[in-house]
Amino acid sequence: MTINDIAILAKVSTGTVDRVIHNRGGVSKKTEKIINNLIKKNNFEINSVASALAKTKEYKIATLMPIFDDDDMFWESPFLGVEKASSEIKDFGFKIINYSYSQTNFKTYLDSFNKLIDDKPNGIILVPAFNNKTKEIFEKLNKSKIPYFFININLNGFNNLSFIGQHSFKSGYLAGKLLHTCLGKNPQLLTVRMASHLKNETIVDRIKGFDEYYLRNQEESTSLNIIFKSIEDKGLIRKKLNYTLQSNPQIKGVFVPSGRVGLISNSIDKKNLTDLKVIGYDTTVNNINYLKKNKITFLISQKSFNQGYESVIYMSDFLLKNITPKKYIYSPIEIITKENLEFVNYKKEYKEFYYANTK
Amino acid sequence: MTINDIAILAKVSTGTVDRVIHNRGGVSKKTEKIINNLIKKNNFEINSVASALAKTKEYKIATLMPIFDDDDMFWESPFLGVEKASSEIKDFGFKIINYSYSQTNFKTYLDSFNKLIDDKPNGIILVPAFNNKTKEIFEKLNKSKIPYFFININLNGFNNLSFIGQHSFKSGYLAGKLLHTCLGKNPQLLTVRMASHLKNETIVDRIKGFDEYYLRNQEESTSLNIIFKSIEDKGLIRKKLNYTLQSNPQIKGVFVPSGRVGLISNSIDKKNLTDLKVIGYDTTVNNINYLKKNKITFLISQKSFNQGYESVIYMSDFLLKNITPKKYIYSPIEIITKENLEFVNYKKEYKEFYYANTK
DNA sequence: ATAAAAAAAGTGTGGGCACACATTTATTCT
DNA sequence: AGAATAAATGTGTGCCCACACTTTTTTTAT
Repeated sequence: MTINDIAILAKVSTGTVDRVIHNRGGVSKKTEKIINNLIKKNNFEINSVASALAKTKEYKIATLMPIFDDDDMFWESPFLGVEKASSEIKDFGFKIINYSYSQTNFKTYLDSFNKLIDDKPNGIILVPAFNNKTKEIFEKLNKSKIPYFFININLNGFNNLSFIGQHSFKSGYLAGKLLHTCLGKNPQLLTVRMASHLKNETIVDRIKGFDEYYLRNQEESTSLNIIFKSIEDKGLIRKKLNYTLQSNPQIKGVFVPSGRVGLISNSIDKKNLTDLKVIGYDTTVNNINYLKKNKITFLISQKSFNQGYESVIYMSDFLLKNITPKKYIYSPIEIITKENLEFVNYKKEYKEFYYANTK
Repeated sequence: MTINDIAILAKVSTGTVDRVIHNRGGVSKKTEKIINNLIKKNNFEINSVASALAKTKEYKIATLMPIFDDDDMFWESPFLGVEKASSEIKDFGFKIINYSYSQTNFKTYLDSFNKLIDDKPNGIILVPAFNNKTKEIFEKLNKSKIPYFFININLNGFNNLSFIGQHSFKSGYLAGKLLHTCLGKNPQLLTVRMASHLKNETIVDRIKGFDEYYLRNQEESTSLNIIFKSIEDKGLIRKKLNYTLQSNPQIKGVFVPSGRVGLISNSIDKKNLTDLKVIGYDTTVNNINYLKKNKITFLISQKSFNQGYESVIYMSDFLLKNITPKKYIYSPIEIITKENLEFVNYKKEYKEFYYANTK
């Protein structure tokens, strides 16, 4: 079944069928009905391949994400997801342009954003930052009516088409459940944070979820909190952690609501670590290392590769097929242990990606 | 960069470039080198869309999987994965033909297999069964040199191109770890099986993995085994289970190495279930139900939807782009709890699938 | 009733590649 | 050297659809 087949059946030209299919107008109601009926009856579907080839319009999708470097490779993963999607839809008339910024340097954010806008992309995918200042910047976007997604980090009060990322509250809730399941009744817990996390919405939500679990399910639980001002002074971290654990030997569970869990678990001396269940976030190289060494019990992962990949695919579907995505597209909350680590694709995806492109 | 661009640069016709790209032969070494260099230098890649459109050849991929019905919907999931992949690659010249069989009726297996062969497919994807009798049937396949994948269930000693499924041993090992983590030292365990599982390789491997974990990591552990002859007599199951648990109150962990975990956990009386950690397999409707009711602690899932989906994609890549997949493609070993259940896509995938097709 | 305007329908090219067929160039044989 | 053969290269059509442009038909105005 091709457009031509339908045209013949309807006794019209392919141009008319094309008009009906794409709602271009200029077709009498009578023939439109005839054609639509024939399409249904023969369950004709447009040949997406031929359609893509014939399309003249080019779509630009711009991404803006934090840079990654040796110190923090986290953002490589969504970037690789974007790249994979990019190579898949390239031949369908999409061009993906990537920009980056430093999460600690507002100027880089602003500059990249402005450059991005100059490109006049048809859609934007971004990891937002600098909540307070972001709003005014985004006025431009709202005026230009360019559709945009937030990925990984969500901000409220924006006109973003979708948020693609983890449900932070529920991932914290799960962390609470896991520790509870492992520690039994009346657990004594320690939560470790960085000062910079105090206004980080993602991390605040994780903690809320974690606390909520114990509020709802546990008659009694004792919880200590440590907040480190900076990650620089590793000696101080080690000292304080071990002192706390030694003076509170009843503590059996440690919750680190961020990707810094590797640093924390590695700062705990062996004798204090015995019998301790440690749970944290993200399958970074560092964390995986300590997971393998039994210094971390559970890692919670959010498939950030997929966040990058899916955001591009959803955007292309929106632009090309007019499929509006859900406002919230939640990533899996994966539980990673030493034993299932090798199967969770944290590496595989990279390989597949490179493979697909070198071939 | 198009084929034509390369042809102009190389001062040859597009036909010659085409020959080089597809190794059709009949090109002098000199010009071949020139063209290959130009391809590299300009990193030319074939336009997959135009290529697909121009291809005249049709590829047939046949699948053979167990049927699903109200009693056991497990096999719907990989089937839906196949369907999704099918709709995605349809326009690239692929036709997917699905056959099914009953796992308890050899004749249906044989009949479907023969019908399948008559179709002369270019590739086959199948869930094998009836190990002992399968070998001779497969002589046909080996002679015909049609490439085939095993999915979900693996048999050794065959010429299958790949196996796509879970590493059963390691999933059992993980189950051991999870119970150990929850129960602490010297756990008392109960393993519940069905007689029909005694020669089921998947389940045997899970148990091996489970036992191996305790052999390797645990100084002491006590383990009881129950094997039910049939799942028919629910009363007997209930009676025996509760009797065992009551007379062995030190048992704190129950391992069910199959998808029947819902049946088992539901057969345990409330008073015996308290403080019991129950772990089993597969996110079937039934199991999810009991997971939500806290009757199951952990479910281990194998993303069977993806097994179906990926098998078709891998096969199409093999046929079309000559990309040989790895011999073993392991599915994730996912840990599902009540808390992350809603994010693991066990439902979402269905919706997405239907959505994509009704649109 | 006729011209002008609007609506409806028809036509043709191009998009990049695959592949069969045609043509040119190089090699071998006598 | 010339014919026969083999090797190398060139040519053109079709795949199906999008979209701009053209033509025909219908409607409206005078």
